[in-house]
Amino acid sequence: MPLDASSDADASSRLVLDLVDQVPAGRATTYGDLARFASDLGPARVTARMVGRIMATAERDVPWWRVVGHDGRLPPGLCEQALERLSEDGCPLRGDRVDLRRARWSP
DNA sequence: ACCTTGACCTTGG
DNA sequence: CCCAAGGCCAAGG
Repeated sequence: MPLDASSDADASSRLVLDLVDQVPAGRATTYGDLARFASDLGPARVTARMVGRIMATAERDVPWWRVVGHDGRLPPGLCEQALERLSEDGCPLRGDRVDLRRARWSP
């Protein structure tokens, strides 16, 4: 059967969401890190922007608040929610951002 | 098919 | 750390 690019994109999306599921409470990872890992492990190249879009349009529930910007910044519009969840997790914070030097986690 | 948008990143100042 | 510029790439208009 012919090569189907959409199934690759689909597989990559599932992979990204699976990786997010693996982030432990109290830790956090970045869009860029997930993109690199998903690119290495999966069938297609994944960029940081795609990781964000995949979670924004995700059907199933994932701990999205444990994925932050490269400098620990939280997603605009959801920072209140994220901050609350992160506090419950006991994630190290510095002001309104995650302290990645202590919290950074990779698969 | 072109243009704009977006839960982004790196580099340079 | 902040800002600006350039790069990235799928989706929607």
